[in-house]
Amino acid sequence: MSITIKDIAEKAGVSITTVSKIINKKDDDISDKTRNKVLKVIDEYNYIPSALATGLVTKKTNTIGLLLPDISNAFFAELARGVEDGANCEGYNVILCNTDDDPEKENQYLSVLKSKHVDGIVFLSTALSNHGEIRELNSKGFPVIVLDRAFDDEDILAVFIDNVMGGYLATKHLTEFGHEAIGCITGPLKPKLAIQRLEGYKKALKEAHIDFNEELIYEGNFKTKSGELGAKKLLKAGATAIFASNDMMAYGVYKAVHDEGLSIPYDISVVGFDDIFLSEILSPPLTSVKQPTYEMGIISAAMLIKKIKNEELKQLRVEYKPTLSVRKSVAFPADKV
Amino acid sequence: MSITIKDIAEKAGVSITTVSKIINKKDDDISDKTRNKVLKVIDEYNYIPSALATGLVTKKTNTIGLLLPDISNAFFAELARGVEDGANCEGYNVILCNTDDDPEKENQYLSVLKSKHVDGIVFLSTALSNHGEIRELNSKGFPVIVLDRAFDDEDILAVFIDNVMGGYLATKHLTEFGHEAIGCITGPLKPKLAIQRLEGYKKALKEAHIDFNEELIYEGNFKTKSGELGAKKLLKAGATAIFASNDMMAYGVYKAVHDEGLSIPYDISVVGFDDIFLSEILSPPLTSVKQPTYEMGIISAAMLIKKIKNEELKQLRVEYKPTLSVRKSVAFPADKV
DNA sequence: TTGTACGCGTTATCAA
DNA sequence: TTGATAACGCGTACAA
Repeated sequence: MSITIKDIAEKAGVSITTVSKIINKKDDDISDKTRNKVLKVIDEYNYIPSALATGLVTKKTNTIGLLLPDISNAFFAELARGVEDGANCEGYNVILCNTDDDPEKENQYLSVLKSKHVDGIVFLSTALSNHGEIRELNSKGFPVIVLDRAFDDEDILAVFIDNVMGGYLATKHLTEFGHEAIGCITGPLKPKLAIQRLEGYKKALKEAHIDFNEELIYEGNFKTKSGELGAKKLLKAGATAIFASNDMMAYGVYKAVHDEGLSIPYDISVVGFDDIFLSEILSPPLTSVKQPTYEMGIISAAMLIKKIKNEELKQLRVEYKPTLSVRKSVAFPADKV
Repeated sequence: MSITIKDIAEKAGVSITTVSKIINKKDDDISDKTRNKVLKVIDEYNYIPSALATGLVTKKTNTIGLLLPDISNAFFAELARGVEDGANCEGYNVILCNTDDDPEKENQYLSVLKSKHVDGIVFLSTALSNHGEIRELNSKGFPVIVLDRAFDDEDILAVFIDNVMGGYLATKHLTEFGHEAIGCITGPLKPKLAIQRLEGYKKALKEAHIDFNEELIYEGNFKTKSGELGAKKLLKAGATAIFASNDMMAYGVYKAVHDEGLSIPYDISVVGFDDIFLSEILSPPLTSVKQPTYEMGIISAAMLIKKIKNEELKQLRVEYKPTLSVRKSVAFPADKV
């Protein structure tokens, strides 16, 4: 059916070797005449080498796997875009896998990715479990990079941000405005990520000589609904400001505050985390901790590919520093105006 | 390095053929004893067949390509999630390709997808060009499905919504509230999609015996900024309500209205299109035309795979009907209260 | 400068 | 009930 290297060789009246060399630019020793002849035939018949056959012999597929919880989450989508761009620019393709943070799905995907001989894997998950597989792959020398979280293992490639600093920046912004009753809606407190953001929160409080108050903490799950629930509780607890550990939950805070007939930022100040592009569109625009999301995607693909190609890596783990995108969701507390 | 079918055969003391048959469940003629023996060895050595080698002989890769403009766009991400879920549940993987609507990138991706022998392609684009490649693939019998738009070609698989109806629903909702000066911010009026939504708008006006007024039309580009610009113009033109052809532009309308110190819905009513999750969180929550985005993704993967497997397709083109998510952004016009 | 021949890891045909 | 063996399409020593 489809045209093969053999066909091209025949049509051009040369050997398979010659065609192969020309395709792979290993044609120093081929005469211009032959090369042109072959190139012309290739073009004429619109010949594209089979990556399957090539992969079988070279052990390279120029394909990487991308495991993430859910591409319909704006934050992961942004990361994914970075990964794909980074991969594409090095000539790699990306197989997308939505795991829903389910260890079983992760293992299934890992298995098919192995069978398809991907050259490497970018792994994102918010859950704790299943690090075993990743560790095992890595220890076998299989290229793996963990994105958006730091494994304890120092020998596993990783790209992540300083979450403590993020929580600190958000909370400090609030204390600087004079807030003292600052609520915090955290993510699930098992994985480190949420714990670290909470740590940053505590650090900022301490610096401002504000006592930590358990009543002002609400453990959410990074989803909008839990932000809404958290806000209701924290409002009752007397919070004048809320730090939500991600923007999705901050949206929930907006909803709850509006439902209560209150106003942001005059009745209550809000800071988010992630700085999704939508946050700018809200009214008032949400002040949020910004991660260089897209860039982190790009860099992780680039690092992974370096590892694949056995090129030297300056560092195995790169930590980004978050910044604060200051907008209009924070004001002085009502009682101080 | 990695373990092959040959190794398994040796360890189990049987032939390669036997192992292959067992793996592929074509083992009616294999004794239970041998089967168990082989299965045990496979398990013990954690053997996973190489999809490359298999693909080379079966001509099937169980992989499909997904071409879309930009995964970081929430709407495409939702579609992509559907496509991946639909594919995964049939045992297929998805190669993600961000084209930015650039015909050149589209062609590059198409080319590598061919070389990697994907079994089929899901194609999304908002631009006009480059249908040629898709048509050619389709005419060659290669499985292709177009998502989120209808090609004129009736023989190309397609999944899309009734955009005329969407525009109609949005506008009718506004006329029913008594609005007469209804502005419309359209998308780029070259591709059909935006034209059809505008058609729906016109249809609803006609039904309500309202004359079409060119002054109340603004051609946007589906981005927030153009919604803002459009709103400013339409406000000046005396509109009491605005239909924005997508939610991103509706967000721009919100911004412009707030900047003018006006209120939604009391001073001006707004209806959007797409019903992105964020629209519910805005204040007031945005009334918007809803497409079954995720479902469309699933169904398109399912259809594509049916085509790949040469199974019968009930219909080549499936058109979904949009619905209206009624929320709080529409009220009676101020002069009628 | 070019060609022969083998191997990559499978499936499938046919024979035993 | 099982096993040899020829493909599949390509890269690459090695030979010419």
